[in-house]
Amino acid sequence: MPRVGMEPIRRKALIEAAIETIGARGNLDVTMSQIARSAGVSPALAHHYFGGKNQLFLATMRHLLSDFAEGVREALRTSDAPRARISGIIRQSFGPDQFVPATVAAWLAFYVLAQSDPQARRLLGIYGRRLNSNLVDALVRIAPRAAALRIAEGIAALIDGLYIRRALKHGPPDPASAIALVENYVDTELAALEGRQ
Amino acid sequence: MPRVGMEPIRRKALIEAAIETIGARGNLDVTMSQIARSAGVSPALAHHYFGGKNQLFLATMRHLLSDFAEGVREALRTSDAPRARISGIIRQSFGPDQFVPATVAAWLAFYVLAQSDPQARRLLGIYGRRLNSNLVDALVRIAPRAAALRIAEGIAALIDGLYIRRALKHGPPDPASAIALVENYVDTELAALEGRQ
Amino acid sequence: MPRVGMEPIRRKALIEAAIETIGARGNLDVTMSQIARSAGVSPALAHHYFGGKNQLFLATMRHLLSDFAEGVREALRTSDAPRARISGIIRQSFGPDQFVPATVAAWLAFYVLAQSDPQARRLLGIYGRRLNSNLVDALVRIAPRAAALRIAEGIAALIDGLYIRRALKHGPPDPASAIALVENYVDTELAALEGRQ
Amino acid sequence: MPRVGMEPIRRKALIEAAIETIGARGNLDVTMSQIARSAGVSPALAHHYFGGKNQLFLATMRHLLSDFAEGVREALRTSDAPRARISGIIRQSFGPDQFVPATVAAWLAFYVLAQSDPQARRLLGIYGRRLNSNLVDALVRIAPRAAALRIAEGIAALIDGLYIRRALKHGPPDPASAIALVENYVDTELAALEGRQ
DNA sequence: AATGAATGAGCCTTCATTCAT
DNA sequence: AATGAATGAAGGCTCATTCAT
Repeated sequence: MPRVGMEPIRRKALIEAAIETIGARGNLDVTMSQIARSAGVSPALAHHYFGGKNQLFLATMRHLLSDFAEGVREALRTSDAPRARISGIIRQSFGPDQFVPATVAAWLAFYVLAQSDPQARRLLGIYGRRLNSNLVDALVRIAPRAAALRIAEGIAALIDGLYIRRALKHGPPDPASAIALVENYVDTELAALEGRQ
Repeated sequence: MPRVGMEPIRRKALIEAAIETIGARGNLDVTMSQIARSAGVSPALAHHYFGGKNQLFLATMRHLLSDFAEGVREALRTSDAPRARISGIIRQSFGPDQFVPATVAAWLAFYVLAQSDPQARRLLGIYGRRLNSNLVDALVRIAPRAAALRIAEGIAALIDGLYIRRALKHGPPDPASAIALVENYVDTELAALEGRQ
Repeated sequence: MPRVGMEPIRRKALIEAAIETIGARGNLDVTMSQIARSAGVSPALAHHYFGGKNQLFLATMRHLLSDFAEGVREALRTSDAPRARISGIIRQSFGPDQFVPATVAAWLAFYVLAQSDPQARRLLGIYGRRLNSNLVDALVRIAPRAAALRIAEGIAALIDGLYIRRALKHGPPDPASAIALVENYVDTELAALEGRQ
Repeated sequence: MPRVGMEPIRRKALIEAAIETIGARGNLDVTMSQIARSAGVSPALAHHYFGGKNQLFLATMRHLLSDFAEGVREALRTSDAPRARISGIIRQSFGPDQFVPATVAAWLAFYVLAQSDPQARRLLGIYGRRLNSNLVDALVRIAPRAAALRIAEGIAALIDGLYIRRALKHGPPDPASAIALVENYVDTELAALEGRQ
């Protein structure tokens, strides 16, 4: 017996099913049927609500992205100190919400999708630039601009690299050690700058 | 015009065509027909020589891997000094052979494949462990064991992270800046260790 | 024009189309497309409902087998007299339902399939054993056990042999002469036993 | 180093390989490559000598058929007594040469081929008619024509039926019991005729 | 709101066959 | 005499997508 107002419920369920299914398989070679089954609905319904497979993927990416962005925003709200803000971003990147295996695998899959799908690339680009500007904004307050740009890129590359390794179940399985490695990177780089001054 | 002794020629051509095709598309969603056409042969021939799509992929990975390993081996041969050996590995990781866009994209695609294909994972695992032990072997000669392990992981993560970003055409398009960033990481980490002593 | 409740209708149509197509060709070298076309649906639908070619074949065998078994059961219900029961089985073996050219050819094709497909063999084994036990059960009531076993085997071999010849359009095209030949065999064998007593 | 006069050697080897391969698989779904490999030559050579797969099959049938005919001819040569000649034919049908599993399976496969291939059917027709006339010729000397025809058909059907069962590995695995069953059939039928006279 | 029914398009794979050597 | 090289054709199967209910 269909009830009104089911749309948001179904959409959310399908997006979560998509993450789960993609995560379990490790790539985007999942079928609409699998996702729909995992969400407990018919494939036709997934279609009805999203208009197509690609659009479901895009919506799923948007979900992941806005989830992450929301987390970062919250982390930044807690402190205005540059170094603390950087830590907030790092902590958020490896937070429980983001570092769930299925989510990590889905992220990696979307990284790949971005290579062939312009919309996915745009989405990822926005996220990348926002993350970068958050990092740079904080870093320029405690380091010369050139160094800030470099360190920001290093942080982002480290996060991505550790993510990949996590997705492949290599490296430390715990977020703590990932966070420590990046934090150490930041500390060492900043300390080196001060030493030179 | 069938001539004898074509097998090695065809195998090589098909592997190169696979890299090219995967690189152009950015993922493994390429058809045997596309690869075969790019190699100038019929799809049936690709099957004949490799036995199937997956085996062609695996052979292509092996090619990439052994190419890289050969480069590293050569780089290590030039010097016995620990720091120089590390630089050799980094330089090789971003060398002209490895940092070609198509090759980078193929690597990323294989990273993803490794999540669902046990053989691919095994292959990648061997490479990862070998790379790690090369790095650690050099680092332990100039740093405490714990630090050596951490820095080795940092280097590997940075390389992977910069690779991803390259594959997505983000970040520095030139190998030089990628190398500089990793080299700087090593220098800073090592310097910090000395300062602490 | 999709209407609900089509599944049983389609399954039946496809099974009948399979018999028809196999019968027309005389072997199992028929394509799913041919069968599907003959059933008036797309090949994809045949896969959807049966999961694959082999499973469609198996379902078709099961259909043939259960059809036959049902006929035998009915034939046995009409009489409890041993000799009459044997006649019932023979009559059923060459009855209008079973002796249709296409059906006969399909049977022969499945006999062959049974040599390479374990499931088909199992299916045929069940049928063979049931037929044999029905014959033996009746025969032991009017003949010594050893003779009963022999005659049962003779009947079965005659039925199969006449079937083959029918499939090849040799021998009598009419069921009547086939039935007469087998009946005569039974009569003569039983008479011989009595004469010897 | 190719030698002259290889043709008959290769042809024989390929035909035997064909019987072996078909027998092992239980049907005609064998590839030229499999047959050629089993004969120790290249697929191209099989082609060269026979002109095609179908023609190789036909040649194999002819081989089987003439082998059998030769055996029958020899069996008939030993005696002129009608009953003995019938026994000779039966014995030959289940003789060591003919009752080898692979050969039996190949026969069955060719029975099926005869349904779709006119040439195969013609070949089988000739054999069938010759066998029948041999049987009838002997039987008319000891039984009324109508009975002779009937018994001849019964013998042929029994042979075919027991063959099929042998091919499916049902029934007695030993030729002796098959022969006994058919012999018994002949004896009983003939005795019945005498009794009636 | 939701789904069963249905299909077109496409891909991997197999194989008989041909050809130059 | 013999074979490696190569392909065209075809079949099984999957899947996103559409449609009527």
